[in-house]
Amino acid sequence: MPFKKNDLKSSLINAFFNCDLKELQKDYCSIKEIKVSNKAFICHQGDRCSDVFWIKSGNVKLSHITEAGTEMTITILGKGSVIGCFMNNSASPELEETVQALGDVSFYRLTKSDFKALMSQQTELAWYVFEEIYARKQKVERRLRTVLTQPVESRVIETLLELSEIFGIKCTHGYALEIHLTQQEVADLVGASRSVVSTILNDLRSRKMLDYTRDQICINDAALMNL
Amino acid sequence: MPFKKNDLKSSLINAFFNCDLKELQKDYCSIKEIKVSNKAFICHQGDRCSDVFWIKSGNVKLSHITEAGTEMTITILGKGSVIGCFMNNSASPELEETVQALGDVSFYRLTKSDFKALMSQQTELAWYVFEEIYARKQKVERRLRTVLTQPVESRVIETLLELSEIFGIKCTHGYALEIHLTQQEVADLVGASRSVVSTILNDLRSRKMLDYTRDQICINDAALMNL
DNA sequence: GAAAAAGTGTTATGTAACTAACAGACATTG
DNA sequence: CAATGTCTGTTAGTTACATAACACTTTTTC
Repeated sequence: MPFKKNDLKSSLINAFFNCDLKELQKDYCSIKEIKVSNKAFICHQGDRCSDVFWIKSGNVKLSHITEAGTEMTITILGKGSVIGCFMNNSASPELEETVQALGDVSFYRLTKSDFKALMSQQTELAWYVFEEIYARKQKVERRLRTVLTQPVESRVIETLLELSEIFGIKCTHGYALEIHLTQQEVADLVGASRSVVSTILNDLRSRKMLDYTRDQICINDAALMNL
Repeated sequence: MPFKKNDLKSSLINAFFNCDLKELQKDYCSIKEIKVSNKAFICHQGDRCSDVFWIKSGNVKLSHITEAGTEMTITILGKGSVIGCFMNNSASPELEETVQALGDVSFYRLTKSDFKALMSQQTELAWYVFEEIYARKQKVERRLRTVLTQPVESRVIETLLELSEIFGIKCTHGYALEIHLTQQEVADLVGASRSVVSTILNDLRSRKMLDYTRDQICINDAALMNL
């Protein structure tokens, strides 16, 4: 029976997303719900946009193209995540990353000032948002640490385990990832070259830590957990 | 005449730190001001502590010791920064990093619940805190990007320029850093080995991009800016 | 269903950066 | 002021990983 680990989420944010949008629009007129499907771009790096995007359902990929032209995936975000440019210092709010839908995504879009007003009126919700951003910060810091100290193999394993938290559905030997990923995409997530990731995946497969075909990865989480 | 770039700060946070502590204690009884001097530890990685630390003045260094025993510096924080463990999910709030004073530091310490109450009552302040955390998240992401794409030399330069924003005092050829840093400490900040940093610093010195003695670094920011 | 495109597996080669080591400069202690 | 400890500069050896390249398989396109 398929069961996703993160089906349990703060009931607070569920309550917010379940409340009537029309009611919200009375106080925050810019708010609207937008639905997009797989691979659609929600916003692009470099866009001058001060709106706030708030994921209601589904998952998105945050990525960044470096000057050298290489794409790097920063993270994958899901329900409750807030995306936007909140720096008030610079006059030009320029997005630092591209946001792309992974599967069907529904999100709220509203102006920064409406968002700010909402935050100041719904303080419990504001606290949720604060915790969410803080958790993301911690996650990036953890990632930075592993990039600086762990070899690619460990990072691949860590990445797969993280993916299983989001996309994993229980199967016979562990979790099957409910998302199609090419080796290049895995490499972008890990921050490594495709060829090395390919060899590592093969090696892990031969060691029965995981299995995969061109369209699905199935990981043996128990085996991967103990390195 | 010495002039620090970041003397200008949000007046909001100044107003908060200037208001009478006794008044604050009426509503948030756990809040207290603590003053420590150079190198004092404010908290340690692994501490089970759910209090919030809020820098009132001075700068602190956030660092983390990896399992391998190598210290890595995550970032340097200054006035207005909030430190604590905000994850509500895990029952055990364990700090992921060590916080150490760089020079004299004064900070507020309060319980998480008092902090939360304060945030919900002073929404403008809450927004400031939100922006501050978001900015930190963006900064870590930027750092992750440079670690994955830039060679050590660029990262050294970037780090020095960032340090000049915090500790730089204008001098004849650029900025003198008002902080004592050993090469090892610079290396920890950059995320590289000391020997490589040493050679790079020497090289930059010979190219007149900077100068240093054992107790001070003076950088030619104009020259460094254009790579 | 032939041709083009996309993805995978593997290897050969190059290199940036790490580790380790040591000598010299400077600083701190008894 | 020896003696010990800390910091710097440099080197030699090692290595993990990137790049590039290619053959092969699968998928998409027209």
